[in-house]
Amino acid sequence: MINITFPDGSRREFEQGVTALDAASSIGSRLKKATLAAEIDGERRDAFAPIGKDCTLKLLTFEDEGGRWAYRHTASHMLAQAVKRLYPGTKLAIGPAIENGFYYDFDTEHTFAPEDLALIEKEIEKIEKEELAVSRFELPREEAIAYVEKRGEPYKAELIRDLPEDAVISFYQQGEFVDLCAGPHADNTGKVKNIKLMSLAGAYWRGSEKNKMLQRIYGTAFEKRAALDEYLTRIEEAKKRDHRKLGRELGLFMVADEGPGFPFFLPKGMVLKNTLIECWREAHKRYGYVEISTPIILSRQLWERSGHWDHYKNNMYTTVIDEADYSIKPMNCPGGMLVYKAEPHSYRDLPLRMAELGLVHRHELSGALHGLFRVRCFTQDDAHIFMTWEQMKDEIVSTVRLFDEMYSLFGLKYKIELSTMPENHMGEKETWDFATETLKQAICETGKPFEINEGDGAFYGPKLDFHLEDSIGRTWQCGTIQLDMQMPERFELEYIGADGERHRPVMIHRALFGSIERFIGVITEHFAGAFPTWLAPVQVKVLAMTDRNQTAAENVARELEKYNVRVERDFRNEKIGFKIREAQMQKIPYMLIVGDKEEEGGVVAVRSRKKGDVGTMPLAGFIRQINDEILTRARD
RNA sequence: GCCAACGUAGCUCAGUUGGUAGAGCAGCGCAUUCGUAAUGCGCAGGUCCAGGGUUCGAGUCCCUGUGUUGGCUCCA
Repeated sequence: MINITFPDGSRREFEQGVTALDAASSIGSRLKKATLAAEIDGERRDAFAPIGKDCTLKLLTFEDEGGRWAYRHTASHMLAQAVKRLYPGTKLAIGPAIENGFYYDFDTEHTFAPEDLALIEKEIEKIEKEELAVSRFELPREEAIAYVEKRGEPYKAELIRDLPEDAVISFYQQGEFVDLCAGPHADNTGKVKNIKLMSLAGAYWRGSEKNKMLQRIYGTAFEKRAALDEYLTRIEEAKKRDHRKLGRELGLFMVADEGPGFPFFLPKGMVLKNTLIECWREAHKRYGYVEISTPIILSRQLWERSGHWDHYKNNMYTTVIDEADYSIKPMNCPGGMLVYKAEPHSYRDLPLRMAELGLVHRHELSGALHGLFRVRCFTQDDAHIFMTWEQMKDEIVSTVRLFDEMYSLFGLKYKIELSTMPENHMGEKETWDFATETLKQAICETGKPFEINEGDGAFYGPKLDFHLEDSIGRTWQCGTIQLDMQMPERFELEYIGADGERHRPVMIHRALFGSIERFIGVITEHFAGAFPTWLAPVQVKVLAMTDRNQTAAENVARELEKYNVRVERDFRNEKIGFKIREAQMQKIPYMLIVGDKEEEGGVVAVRSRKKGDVGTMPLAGFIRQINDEILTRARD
């Protein structure tokens, strides 16, 4: 017999090997509604897990993450069960719970159409009403393989064959449906409600493009109806702030069929871009950078020397000039190397921080293109820092500080990821280890949390990636700090040390926004198009009440322009409500309304896009106020 | 690149079982001169993504290409 302690402190004796589920449900109604992963001595386990010794036991409820995981995983099994019923002969691949729901991959002759989803949802509802008990059983390896093969599931057989020798091979069954699965699960399909199928997609078996493309159905499920509705509303809200939609509505940028993946910046988008760059230049000046610009087209020999011709050729656009091969640059570094090499350097020059807003072109797969988030032509806010090994750590620390300062300016949250040596790397493992260790130390010094992404570094060195979070919670890799141990070697960079000898510098390759274009996409969604005043393409719209007030309104506009405020005029013969509506939809921070009353009183009526009508004030007062807001780069 | 869906006026979208196109908004004109999110009337606007095919006849059906969207893969 063993003793199990429950969350309320109560204790009971059970036979050895009792399942967590049985143990918990035996103590009555308090836990009856609970589902279904279990926490045994603080460790998350399957609710069907047999318990062999004294322990504390808590069943994770729907509200707990573990329960939600089990809940959605069971929903994914119900989806598979429904599909098997409706389309017999369908082969099952995998169907996990994921962050916002679950999916299941199928291999079937039938091509799913959007209409099918409603049909499948109905069948899932039936399965829920049938209240099928979920049970678990285990089979030895060979039997398990024979079992799934008999059931016509070759993908499952492949999965079992790849499991480690000593793995426990478990199956979960609900009604006629059986699936290879480690669990945990809800104990009854009747408990899993509010399942909604979201979308169809293709997905390669085991994520490799060499394998067959399967059909994936995405869905989500929530314990409470209200939570599902809230989630669906959130998706709708996110759609409203899609930067592609806002980009068109606000006249920021466009992408034409004539140039897939090559964005056009419109006048207002250009103001935004230039303002951003101005801010960037100012910060880099403070952090001791110089700025350069290198050519867009450079010879094949250069790309061979840098290693890009070997490692990156598939993504490079090439051209021929006077019968010689050239490439349009996909990265700025080789050009930067040439600048460094153009003159000799002393240790006194280091660290040398050389920034470049470089326009790069990369041939991205057509299916990967996405507004400004993924394009084929973008401006990298690049910089190369040449330094000694001793200076490396401090340089990284200061770079992380610069990044933090800039991201905070926009109120953006970010995550840092450390990527280590990949398979196709260049250079010695010892150098890699040293560089990776230095990166780790530097980031620890800044006190920022980070995650490690094994084997995801660039071929020339380990890197720190900064992932910014957008409005829907998607993360986008923007900033990056990459140690480059290869370029200085390949280009034979040197500096003369205090000892009078030649030494090889080490290099950091870094980008803060990553891509100006992507960053603009991210902040467009982040602010839902309502940019802070300092960034807004139009900061003030001057509205004349009637034709009589045009001259006075024009004077107001000119006065604002004297102070470099970005002004737009609306002197049209329209009702004031209509003009306000348009300015409001354009998300212009301030509207100044000039009518007879304002003219008489020598004031302007101020309307803020956020607070609405804020009353009248003298123009000079408004200018002082907005100037302060712009200079401090305030967020509203 | 792969899987799927889609492509009709500047934008958002209708367009029945094939019988050569419509609405709202935007634009332009006229009237109106108005007080904090839509004044009224009128006019104009389309190689129905492109190219083939089926048909007496194609926006509608088929094929190919292209672009977009959602994913996969890849990535700033």
